[in-house]
Amino acid sequence: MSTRDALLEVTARLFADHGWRGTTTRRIAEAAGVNEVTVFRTFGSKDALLMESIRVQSAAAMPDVLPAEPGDLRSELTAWGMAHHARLHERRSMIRTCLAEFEEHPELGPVACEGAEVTIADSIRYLGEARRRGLLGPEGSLEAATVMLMNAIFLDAITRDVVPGCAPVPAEDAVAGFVDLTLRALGAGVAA
Amino acid sequence: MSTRDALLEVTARLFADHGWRGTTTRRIAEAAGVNEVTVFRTFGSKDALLMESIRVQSAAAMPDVLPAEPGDLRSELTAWGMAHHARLHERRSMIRTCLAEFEEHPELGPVACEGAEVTIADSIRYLGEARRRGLLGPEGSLEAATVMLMNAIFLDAITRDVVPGCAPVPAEDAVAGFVDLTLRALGAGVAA
DNA sequence: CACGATTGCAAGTACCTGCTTGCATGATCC
DNA sequence: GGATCATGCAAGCAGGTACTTGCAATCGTG
Repeated sequence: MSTRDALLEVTARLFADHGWRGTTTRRIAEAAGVNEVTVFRTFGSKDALLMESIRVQSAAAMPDVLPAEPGDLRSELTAWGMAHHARLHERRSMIRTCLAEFEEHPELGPVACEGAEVTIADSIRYLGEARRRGLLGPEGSLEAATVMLMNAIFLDAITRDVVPGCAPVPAEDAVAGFVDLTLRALGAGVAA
Repeated sequence: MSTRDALLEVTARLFADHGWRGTTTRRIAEAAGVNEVTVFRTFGSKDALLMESIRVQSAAAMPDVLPAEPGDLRSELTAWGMAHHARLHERRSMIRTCLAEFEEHPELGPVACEGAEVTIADSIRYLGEARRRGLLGPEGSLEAATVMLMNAIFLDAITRDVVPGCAPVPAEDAVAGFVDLTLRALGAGVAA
């Protein structure tokens, strides 16, 4: 791996754990097994390295997509929710830090969450198709249901280790519960 | 206001905006209109001041409670959701910072979110009473519904200004939508 | 009035911060 | 084999960090 890639990788990890200020160029160099001067020769400044590191990290996360044609809603939504939850849980430190750091570095708002919109759109598309096929009842906002389900999964994934008392249920059960309620709200049982 | 209280107040604000490292004793003293030495004479150390400041700030937030006896579920839940959303939105900077800072200061995990559990319990109590009175259908987990609703409201409240693209709906509509889906999921319409 | 507590002020300590400079070393390429 | 390039190393800069010390001024209370 090139020096550049090594620096980007350790910087992302340090940033997730220690924030912008806590990620010092000395620590980055030491963690990458590289002289501190190399950091500045490669990226020019600490800020440039951090921005690039977060950008690369975010771009590498692939979105979770639902099947093109809805079949068994419960199993498909549950599998999708679990995968989404797992992906968010892996990146929870980075996400939490970005949320806080947004106060002082608003420029990383767009870069950090560009994937969410496409996932929301895909879920709405999926539920819309399901309704068209009669797998869902005619009532209940699909947009609100998508946002509510994704919000619930997102928050559980990034706060699970912080406040265990507030989420005593295992992650799988939590996701399954959210999916069950979403399907009930959209009249999945009634139509089937 | 005493010097001590002034320090606690500005420290909480600075912490919410700049994090633990970014909240320097110089800034605290300057913002409070006090000499820096007074900070150390009053609290001993920066860490002690920050912990006390966050503790006081969290303890001051009163929980939102639902009516003792459920009447009109939709209006009561919506009013409660709006109030809860507004309260979280006010404290969003502090909450986001605490979530990120938990990595380096795990000790503030319990102190920062002690209020959530009682609110969850109150909501479950309310929905249970509603079901007992036949205002809700017999199916659907009340615990999961409570957590899902609160998660959705919580995340919307603390990320609304960060990722406006992900939540283009006004807060009132978002909360109303979440409440509507929750009631649908628990069979409020059916039973009524 | 005197005493004690609170605070301000100036200075200083030891360490960390981002960043720079000058020079040596090794590999790579023509 | 010589030139170029990436990198390491040692040192240093100016400024910030938490925190301390000593001393003077203020103020309420006895």
